[in-house]
Amino acid sequence: MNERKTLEERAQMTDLERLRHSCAHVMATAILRLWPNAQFAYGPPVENGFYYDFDLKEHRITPDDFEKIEAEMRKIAKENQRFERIVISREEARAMAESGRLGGLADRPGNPSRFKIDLIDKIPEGEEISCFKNGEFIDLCAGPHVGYTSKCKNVKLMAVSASFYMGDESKGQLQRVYGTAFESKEELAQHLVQLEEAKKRDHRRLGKELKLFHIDEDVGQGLILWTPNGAVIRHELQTFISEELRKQGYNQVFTPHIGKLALYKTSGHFPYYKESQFGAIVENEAMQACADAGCTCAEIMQRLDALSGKLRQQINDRVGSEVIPESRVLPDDKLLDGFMLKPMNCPHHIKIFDSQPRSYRDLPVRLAEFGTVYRWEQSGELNGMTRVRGFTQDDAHLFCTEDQVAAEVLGCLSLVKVVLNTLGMNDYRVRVGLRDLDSSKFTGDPEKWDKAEDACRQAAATLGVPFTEEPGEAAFYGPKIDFVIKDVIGREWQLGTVQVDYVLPVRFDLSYVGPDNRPHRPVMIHRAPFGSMERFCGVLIEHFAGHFPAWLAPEQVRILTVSEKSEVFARDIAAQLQAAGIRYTLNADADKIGAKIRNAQLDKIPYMLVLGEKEAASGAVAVRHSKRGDLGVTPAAEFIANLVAEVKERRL
RNA sequence: GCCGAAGUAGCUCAGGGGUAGAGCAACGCAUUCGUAAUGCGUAGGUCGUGGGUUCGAUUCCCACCUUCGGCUCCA
Repeated sequence: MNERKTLEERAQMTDLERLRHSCAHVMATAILRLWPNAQFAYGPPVENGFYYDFDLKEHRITPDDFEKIEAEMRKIAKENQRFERIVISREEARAMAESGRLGGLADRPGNPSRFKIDLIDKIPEGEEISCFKNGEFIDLCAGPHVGYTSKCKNVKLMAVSASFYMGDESKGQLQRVYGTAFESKEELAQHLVQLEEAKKRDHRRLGKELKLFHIDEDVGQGLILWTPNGAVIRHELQTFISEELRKQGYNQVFTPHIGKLALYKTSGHFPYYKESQFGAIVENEAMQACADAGCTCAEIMQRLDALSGKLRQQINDRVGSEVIPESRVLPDDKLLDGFMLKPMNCPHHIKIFDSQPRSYRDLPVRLAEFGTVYRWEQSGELNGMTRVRGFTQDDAHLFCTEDQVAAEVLGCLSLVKVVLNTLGMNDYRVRVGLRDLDSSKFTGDPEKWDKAEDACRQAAATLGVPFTEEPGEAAFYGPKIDFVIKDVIGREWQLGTVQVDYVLPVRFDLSYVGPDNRPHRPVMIHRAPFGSMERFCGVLIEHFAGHFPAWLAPEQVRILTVSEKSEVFARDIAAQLQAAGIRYTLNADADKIGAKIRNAQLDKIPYMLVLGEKEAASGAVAVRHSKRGDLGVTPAAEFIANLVAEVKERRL
């Protein structure tokens, strides 16, 4: 990520990026005034601000230092230094860097600007080398910058963290200070308010407050426990998605959470993705036999990784090349088979497809499952519901003829569109991952690729949402379409993907009988349009900020009695809601009505029924909506009928 | 996995070498109230876990676990 941007890319910097880039220089100037030995490395603008990486041994920056640094930055802004572009020769640049002058305030003998030296060496021969000077600070920099430092006054430092030079751990660890900056004070203030908003919407916080899910250390990190409230939401979503799947001719299946290692050797997932899978599960007897034979741990691992000569031969024959080297083969009596927690559902679904002969008349076969998979994500990556180690994909695998690919991809996309529309998530984009023509990473017949890529491209175009084509982003076995959702705060989340696959049908030797009465190879489409229920719910929680529409809300109605005098009536209304299948609770506590309303509001219950003596007398309910406020008095039957319709239609 | 920060009551947080404190929540009593907080009272903690230093550790030191922010990664 720390690659030098090309000059062209730099020229495309927006005004805001240019400002933030200049702010990075101002921050470096300020930090150098405070700690003259700092060695600056790389300081670009980023999505929400900027950062600068630097090495500083004698002091570890903490948020307590921000005030001091910001004060110095404000001073520099006041000094209104001009940003001056200076073109120098490679030799001059090196000399300046050697003396510690680049990325420094003055010559620093014995303190050469080592990162800058490296950066100079990385600049291609013949390319112009430029510096930018503001006041006493000179930095190696291609620019561009704003004219004067006075522009850089609406700045705030946000965070400090560790980073590596060029992302390379071996180069030693640097300190990184993040900041943000805007043209105006108002925009900065607004950004900070937005960040506060984002914090309030954080699904981890709301998940706790609204009791939607729980992660327990004793169960394991990255493993979601869906508590009753969250389970209601997930169940409603799954019901909804299932209904849409039925409309589109999918068949639902169920498969177990584990499968034999050999299955994943056939698919090619094991041991290729071993790093991100849970370890093998081996039967006690087999383990004991290994122990009796005096196997070391390494030998056991080797026996697990290996496969039989027969399987190797089969797969190599099917693929038509030496995808599995001789070195992975062990004699059958040395092989150790075990089970794996499934990291994906496709092999199981493939086996269902392959469990009976298929005719072209049967195609496409669409097998859907809310399939739970397990992946060994790195511990530092885990995050609430959005990055976990066990999750349930809204998965399906479509087996079709080559001619059907385009229509099937289109079908997948229209499903996504229906669901996202229903949830009011209209701000999303589509990324079409194509192969990189220059790369050997992508296997298979170029003609098929062209056809599939074309199908994806055309399908994406019909969605009526922005899409980008990204060469090199395809899976190695086929092109794919990814959905990137933007939430209300503007953050992007990658959810599902649709992938066309020509490889697995080969590895599993899948076939169907064509009209010519001969076997043909089907094409597979993998699709998990929402990625996982976990991530999708996490995004959904933030999308709605916890204010779920009635059809999804764990508690749809809360009945609030004004006093004991209306309790009998309240119980009657409760019975009616129960009969109508509404999820409700009754709050007949001794609290005052204001307190009950406040609590229901905090619990983000969509509908509150305020029931006092007046309502009891007329058989009506006073309705309050958590977002729309007091809706006035309605006959109870009418309220219930409306709510039932609202839920049934999944209104927002 | 790497770097940094943090972990004290259900939640949000204060404190600090002499075995803990607030607000909210919970529970009890009183109050029966009309659209975002009624009052009083009670209970609740091996101060993340395990070691070490010490007469004594929640506080200091070490290791580990978990969380957060980044980095790297994401079939």
